[in-house]
Amino acid sequence: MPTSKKPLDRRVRRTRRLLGEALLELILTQDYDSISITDITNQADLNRATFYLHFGSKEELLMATLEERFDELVQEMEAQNDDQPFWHDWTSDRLIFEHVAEHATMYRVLIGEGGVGYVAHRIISYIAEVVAAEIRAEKPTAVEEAIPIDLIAQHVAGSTYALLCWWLQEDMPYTPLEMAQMAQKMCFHGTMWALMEMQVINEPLEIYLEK
Amino acid sequence: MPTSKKPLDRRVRRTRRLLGEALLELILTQDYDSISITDITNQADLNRATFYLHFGSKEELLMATLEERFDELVQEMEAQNDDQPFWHDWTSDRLIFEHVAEHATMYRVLIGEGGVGYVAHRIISYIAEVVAAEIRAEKPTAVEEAIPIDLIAQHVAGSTYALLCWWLQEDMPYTPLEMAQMAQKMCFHGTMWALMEMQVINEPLEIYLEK
DNA sequence: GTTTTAATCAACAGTGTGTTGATAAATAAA
DNA sequence: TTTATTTATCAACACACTGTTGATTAAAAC
Repeated sequence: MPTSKKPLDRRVRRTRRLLGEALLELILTQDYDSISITDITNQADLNRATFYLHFGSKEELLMATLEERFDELVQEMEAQNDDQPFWHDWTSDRLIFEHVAEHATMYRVLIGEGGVGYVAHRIISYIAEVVAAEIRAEKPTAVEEAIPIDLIAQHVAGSTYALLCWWLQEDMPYTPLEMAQMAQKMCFHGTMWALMEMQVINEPLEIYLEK
Repeated sequence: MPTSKKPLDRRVRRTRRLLGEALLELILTQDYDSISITDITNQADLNRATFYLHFGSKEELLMATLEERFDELVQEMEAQNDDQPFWHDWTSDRLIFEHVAEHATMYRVLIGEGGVGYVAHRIISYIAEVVAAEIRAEKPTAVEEAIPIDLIAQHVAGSTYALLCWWLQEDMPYTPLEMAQMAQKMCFHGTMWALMEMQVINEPLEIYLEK
């Protein structure tokens, strides 16, 4: 959800912009972990104390900066008045992937070793490996998948991870079983389709039974 | 994929176990960010230099420790010989959610402010907010969803995030449009089902058209 | 019982931290 | 334009953590 703010003091805007730019520039040249507040303020040509007037940590600055970029992206997405029904419309997704491709170097750093997204990425990849192995073990071999199994596994793993985080943050409002059922339902009917091509959606579910 | 290792020197096993336990204990009592190597080795009653004989950073230790837990979980999952067809079977998912519930305090820290998973979590939540808004705007209001929209949004956001990471790591082997189409396909047929209840899967897709 | 490997200890120089109070400069409000 | 408010600067501070060193002791493997 795009953040809407009141106009701030011009110096504040300038300083925050400079800090954000400095961080993104540094990210391209050195390990994220190794970047210090001192580095950032040096790069931005600002006093180190100034940093603490605006942000409490590197991560806070990074989040604020990323969210600005995201907001721009969302505006682009909203500008697209797609007359297509939304389930035939991949414009939004395409814009996201294009955006990431545009800033690939930066995003790659974020999920790389020492990056802020590294641990989450590793966890998701771990889940994905398990899922991929499961699919390969249980899938009827004759079926040719429309989407590579590794991608399907990432899809499932990402979904699972996000649901887990949501569940934790919301203080576990459902039982594990309920969550498992909902996760399973949401994922399955997507991945099954991906495995078997679209037409089967018109057939009863039981056709999947014969392996 | 569970990691299988050769038997190590007993001292090595003991040290790594102690370090892992120390980190997990500390995580429950203080901000992850604020935990230093010194803290960890103090808690584990080991010399600080010993840490560096095994791990290069806090994150490395954390990942190794988490993966051990995951491996245990996967073993549990494999032990379940489920005769159910896997698309009616939520045992694996349930085990995951139960595992997280069991260690909720720790996992909550990991995705909280200052935690290693914080930024990824925030990014996913940002995407989820956009998705939720989109669904609410475009969904036929008469339809009563089988799964809360917020959960559906998390599902889609997590999937998108994971696919983005995979795509980056694999050096973008598909075009943005191809990725968007696959992401869209995998997600849509899951979330649509979630919105409309299962029986519609037997109907042609076009019934979704009339809003 | 011998050899190999691991943990300990103290010490090191270096770097980054977060905060301080006073000062100067830029901006907003009148 | 003038006045009042807010922001950035600077230097300095005490402190904690880092990552690595070489020599020593202890434990485990063979």
